[in-house]
Amino acid sequence: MSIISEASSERGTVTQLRAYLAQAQLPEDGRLPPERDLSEALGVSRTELRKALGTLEAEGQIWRHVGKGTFVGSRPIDTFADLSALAKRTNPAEVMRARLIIEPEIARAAALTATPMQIAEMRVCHARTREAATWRQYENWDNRLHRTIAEAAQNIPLLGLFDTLSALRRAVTWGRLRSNPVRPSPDHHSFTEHATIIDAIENRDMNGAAAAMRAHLRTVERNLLDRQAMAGE
Amino acid sequence: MSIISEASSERGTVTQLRAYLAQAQLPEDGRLPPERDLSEALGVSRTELRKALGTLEAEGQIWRHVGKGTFVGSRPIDTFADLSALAKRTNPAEVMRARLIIEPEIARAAALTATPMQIAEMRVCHARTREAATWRQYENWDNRLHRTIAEAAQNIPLLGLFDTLSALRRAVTWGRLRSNPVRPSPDHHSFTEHATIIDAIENRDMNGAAAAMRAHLRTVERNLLDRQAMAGE
DNA sequence: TGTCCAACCAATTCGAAATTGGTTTGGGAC
DNA sequence: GTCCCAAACCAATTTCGAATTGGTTGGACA
Repeated sequence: MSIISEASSERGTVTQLRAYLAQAQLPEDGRLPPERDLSEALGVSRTELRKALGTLEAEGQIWRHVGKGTFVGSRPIDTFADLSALAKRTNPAEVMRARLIIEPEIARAAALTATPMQIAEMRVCHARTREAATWRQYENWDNRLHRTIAEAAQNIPLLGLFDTLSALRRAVTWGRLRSNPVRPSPDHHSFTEHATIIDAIENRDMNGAAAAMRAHLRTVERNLLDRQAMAGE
Repeated sequence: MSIISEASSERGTVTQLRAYLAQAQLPEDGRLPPERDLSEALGVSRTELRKALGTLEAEGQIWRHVGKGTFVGSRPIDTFADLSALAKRTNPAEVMRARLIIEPEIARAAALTATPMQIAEMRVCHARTREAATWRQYENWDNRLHRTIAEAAQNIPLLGLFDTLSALRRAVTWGRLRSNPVRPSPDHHSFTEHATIIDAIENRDMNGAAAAMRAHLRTVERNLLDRQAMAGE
């Protein structure tokens, strides 16, 4: 082999590439030039460059993706921030569990920060659920109540997470199996439970608000599971 | 006025439009034809059609948006499920507060459900943060550790919320003001705090895990605020 | 056998053009 | 003047084709 081919052997290209990475001023996102340009800049063939890049990728120094480019650092994990991707991989029970983890803490925060106006709005929503003539109306005001509580936490990111969870709840093909009665019965469990939550928030009782929300969601969860069990018969 | 101009008065156009809506077969998303087409189809001027549309919009029958079109139904509430919309309206401090509310509960759940493999992965991430040669690498492994904990909660929706929050954290342009040292100091507060969290999870100590995570995020928060204060001088 | 080069493939991004609701302007009709 | 219409213009949004990019294949060549 000639000296030139020696210098352009794979090991040589890898070290050359490392030197380049150490010296080069990469953009903020750590993207490096396309293979076609880089191979020319380093004076090696694309084939050889790709072998070297493969080595560095195996080492975890860089990561690549078709159409995107080659980047330094480790490959970003595929995030579940996308709603539709999320909905495909979960189910109502899991969503319910997530609500049980998140919403009590939201209620706790709301107890500290809710404004009198927001508390009044909660009362209005609560009253509307009592007056609801159909389940659809009931659910509408129920959602609104829960969202008002989330708003009362006075934290935009938290409200965003709540909305994401709500959207997910709707997206999950959740067998619209609503029991027969055309309207919520007057002694529906939610009525007193909602009242307890709002009372706790009004009294600035953080632990009470969290506990009341947890208790409420537990009965909602139980109803959900019961309905599923019935549907399974 | 002639009969024709009578028929094309605003009230007449509104009824004509209602009739159209009742009869027309709209696509799934409830979008109706562009104003230019619709005015021609109904045989009225665009000016008049727009007045009628304005009336229906005021009634809440339809909603419109530039570039999108006109749709039947009520305007979708501005849900904060969209990341970019979220990022514009918040700030690092709020995101930090949201983390303080969410992540301790995630750690609590993880203490119950984490698999030995996941705990091992946490240890690996923790070790990597110690070895990190640059802040970039450190943050990479730090993020990975926190996400592994979120994965350990075994709840897809919850993991989705965590990812949303992470994305938000990156999106919020927070003045990349990283203190001078080129690499994390060996006695960086996070090291012992991370270890405490992982230990609690391994011991299935739910309260301990939540408390440790809360303590950790509090110091992160304090550092963040200090850095901002310094930058403000 | 291995390397290089060129062409091709598919995922992704980019950008110009088209679309669309909202607004302004000028010309008539009354 | 007052009102309406048509046309043009504006800005937000969507659309779609072209360009880019990592990955792959096939032929030339040594």
